[in-house]
Amino acid sequence: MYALADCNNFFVSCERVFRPDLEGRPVVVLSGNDGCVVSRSNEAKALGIKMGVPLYQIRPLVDREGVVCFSSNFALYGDLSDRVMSLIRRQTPRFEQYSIDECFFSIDHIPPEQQKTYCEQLVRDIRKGVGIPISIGIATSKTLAKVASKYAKKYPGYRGVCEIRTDEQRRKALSAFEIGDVWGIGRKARAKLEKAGIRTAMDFAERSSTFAKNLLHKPGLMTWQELQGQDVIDIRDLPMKQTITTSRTFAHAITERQLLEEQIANFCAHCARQLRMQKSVAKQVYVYAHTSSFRTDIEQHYLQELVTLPVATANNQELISYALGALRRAYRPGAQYKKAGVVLMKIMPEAAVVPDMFDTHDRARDQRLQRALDHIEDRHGKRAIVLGAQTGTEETVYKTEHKSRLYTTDLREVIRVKS
DNA sequence: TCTGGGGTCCTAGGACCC
DNA sequence: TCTGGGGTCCTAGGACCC
Repeated sequence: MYALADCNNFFVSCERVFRPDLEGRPVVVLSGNDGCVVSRSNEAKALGIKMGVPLYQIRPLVDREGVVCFSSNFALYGDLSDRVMSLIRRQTPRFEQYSIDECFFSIDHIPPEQQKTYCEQLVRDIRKGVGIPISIGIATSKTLAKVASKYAKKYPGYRGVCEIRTDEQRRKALSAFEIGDVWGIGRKARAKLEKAGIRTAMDFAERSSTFAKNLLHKPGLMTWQELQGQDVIDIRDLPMKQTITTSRTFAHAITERQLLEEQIANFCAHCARQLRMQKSVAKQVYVYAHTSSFRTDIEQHYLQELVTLPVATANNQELISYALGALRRAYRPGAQYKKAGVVLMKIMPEAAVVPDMFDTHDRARDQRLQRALDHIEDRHGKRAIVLGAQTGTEETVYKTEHKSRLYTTDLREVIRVKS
C-alpha cells in the first residue's frame, strides 16, 4: 500500500504557523511581483477566489472581505517543508518526496488493519510538531492514493486520512470524482475525454485499456492502469536535476541592456549555486528574455540563445561570461523585456567532466576561488559577496509588498520568535 | 496599469547511418 | 512516371505536475 501525504493549503499554512491569529480568516499567498494567487485558505476558496487569478482582478473582493495577502516567502516554505518531510521519512522504509508539499511513502511495515490509525497519528504528530495540517490518502497505486487524499482533505469526518482498500471503496470513490481532477489528466486530456462522454474517473476506468491508449497514448494508459489499482507510475528521486532554471517577471519592463545583464548574471549565479550544491556541472547555458505576452499594443519579441561550453563547469564567472555573451548577441535595443531567465542544461556529475586538450583555464584555481566565495556567502548571508556583473539590486525590478519575515531561517528572527 | 516559477516525461520528425 | 528498409540519436514542442 502507498500513502500520500499532502500538506493542506501549504503556503498559507506556513504563514499561519507564525500568525495563528489568521486561523479562520481568508488568506492568500501571491506569486512573484504579487501577481497571482498561488495558495488559498479554505475561507479564501469559499469566497470564490480561484487558483492562479491575478490579484488586480479580485482587488475589490480582497478589500471588501479583508482577505489577508502575503508575498511568497520560499525560504520559509522550504524550511517548513523539510521539517514535515523529515518527520515522515524517519518513520518509513520507503519514501519519495514528490513536491515541496507532497510525499509518497510505504506503510507495508504496518499491519493492514492498523494502517489507518497509524496515519491518523502521523497527521496529529505533524500538526503538533510543525504546525502544518496534512491529509493522507492510502491505496494500492499512487493515482488512487491521490484520489483518497482529496477525500481526506475535503471531509473533516475522515480526520485527515482516507483509504481506498476494497474494490467497492474504489468504485465509490471514482464514481464521485471528476475526471479533470485525476492526477495526470490535464486540460487537453480532459477535453478529449469529455468529448467521448466521460465525466467521472469511474467512467474512464470502465472503458477499455485500448481506448485509453488510443486517445491519450502512454501517459493516459498508465493513469488508466493506476485507476484499476495497478502500481505502474514510478516516482524516481532523481539523484541530480537534469535542468536548473531561474527566471523572473519584472515589475516593470526592462529596456536598458545593462539592467538586463545584471539580472541575467544574478539568475545565472543562482542556477550555478544549485548546480554546485548537487555536485554537478553543466555543458549548456540557455538565456532568454521576452516582452509581455499580455500586451497586444506592442510588438512581441522573444530573445533566446543557447551556448554549448567547451568544458562543462559550475563556475560562476565562467557561466556568467557565457550567459552575458549570449545575451549581448541576441539583445534587441528598444525591446521591452518583461520576463527573463537562465536555464542550465546537459548537467552531469562533476566527476564525469571530460577535459579539453586545448583548455587554457586553470580549473583547480577557479574552483578554489569559487569555494571561498560560496563559503563567504554561507557565513555572511545571500549576496554578501557577488561578482561585479551582479550589481543589480532586487528592489529595483521586483515588487513584494506583503512579504512575511524569515521566521525560521534568519537568526535574528529565530530569536525574536522564540522570545 | 496590473497576469508566477521550476520541473519531468513523451512524441513526432529530422538527420544520419548502413 | 516509377526511387527501400530499418535502426539510432537528437531536438523541439506539447502536456502535465505542484
